[in-house]
Amino acid sequence: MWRPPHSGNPCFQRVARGWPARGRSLLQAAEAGTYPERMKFDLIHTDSGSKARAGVIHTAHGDIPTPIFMPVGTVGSVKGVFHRDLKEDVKAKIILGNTYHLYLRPGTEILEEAGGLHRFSSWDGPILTDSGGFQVFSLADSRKITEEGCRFSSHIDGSKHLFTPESVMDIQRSIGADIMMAFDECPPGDAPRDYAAKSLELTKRWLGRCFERYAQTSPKYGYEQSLFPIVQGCTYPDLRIDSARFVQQFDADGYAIGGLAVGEPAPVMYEMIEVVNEVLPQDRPRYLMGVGTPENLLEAIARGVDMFDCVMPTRNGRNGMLFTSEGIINIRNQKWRDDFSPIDPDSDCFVDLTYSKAYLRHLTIAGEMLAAQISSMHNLAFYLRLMSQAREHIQGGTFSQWKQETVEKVSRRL
RNA sequence: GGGCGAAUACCAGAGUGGCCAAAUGGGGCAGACUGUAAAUCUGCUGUCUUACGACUUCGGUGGUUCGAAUCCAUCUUCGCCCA
Repeated sequence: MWRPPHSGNPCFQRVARGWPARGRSLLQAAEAGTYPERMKFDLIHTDSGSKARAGVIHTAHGDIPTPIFMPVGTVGSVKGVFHRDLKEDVKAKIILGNTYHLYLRPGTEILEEAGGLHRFSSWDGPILTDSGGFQVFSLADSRKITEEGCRFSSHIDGSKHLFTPESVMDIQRSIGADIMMAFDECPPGDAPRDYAAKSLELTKRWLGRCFERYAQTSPKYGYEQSLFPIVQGCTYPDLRIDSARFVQQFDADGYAIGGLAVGEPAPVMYEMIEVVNEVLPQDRPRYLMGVGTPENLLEAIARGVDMFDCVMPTRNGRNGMLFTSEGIINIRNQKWRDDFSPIDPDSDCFVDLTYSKAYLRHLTIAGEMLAAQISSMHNLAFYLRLMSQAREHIQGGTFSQWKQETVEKVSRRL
């Protein structure tokens, strides 16, 4: 007898059980005695030879070992990778969504009707949503920033919209992210000092409004949501320190460092991380937004960063760039044509155990979508493995030595 | 046997006296990508290692012309039509 193949999707259960379309309010949860607990960070070990840390973030949707890499799933999908594979092979613990993109499509109405992004997408692990601050930066052609917020035109249909700190909080409530990000302005890497300072002041005022709205509103789906502020200040150490001091006044569950890897040299980025992490609380996770290469990740971990996200493993993977334990591969290059060895011999990920470089090259050259899937999955698995190895070495007291060797190995071009 | 048409770079295919080393597409080769408007974008693709430049090319040969991928003659090959 035929059975519905999607019985695992909580959305379908909702229909069967007659879930309220808007989900449960926090008040209802409190009445039911299931008032959600606040996200918690356990710092397990700090490396003696560096600032590297190993810990665990406890969320309503599961525990996240740190350091961690978070695959980017902008519109509710990590491009080309099934959730099943993300969990079982990539071993992803938390994924990203994007407020700007999800707001434009499918829109908060649908997300609320579905019972939040977890149910809608059938991902039952933790989710972090970026606030759209980066889009304000990257879609700069079609927006205008004011004190109130940011007016912008949709990249999809040109329609006009307004994002404010308040509306961005509301949208992230509707999405139901475990971790919501403050609405910030992300200035370009080469921003002059006066612009950077002005922008930072605006971001600070916006942060106050974010927390105000955060306090005034409740989660919609019965579990607590955290709000992370974002440190800005471009490449000016004093602005970064000022920003870090400002954000740490808020009793947040974690703190993010934004506005880096936007064109400045890597050593400058590392210096900013060092400066900021001097100020940020030790007992909360630190999230370096949008970074980066495997080398960037290890250097940032050494400077006390716990969380990362980046499109690099997926986007560059789709475009034929593979990160492996032996170095960086452009799989389109002719030299892989008859190389029938595994993509990465050190990996136990399904795609690495199954496909050869030569076959993946063939698929990539042929424009087959399977190539993008294999490459994305491989790269993500590599990133997550790199993080769990870093964690082991932090706990084992061998991090610095291992980091040095590994950076050298994984950064070279094959 | 006769008639007509066509031959251009790896492939397809523009160009029909100088602005042509030769459009465009494909293929090939290489590069870029860091809180995703990206299964995308860029460059190169006759030879001389690079370039100002030089050299050799548009089926073969010979010619016309200051100058030919382009005009003429002839040969070769292919396609179509008539016997």
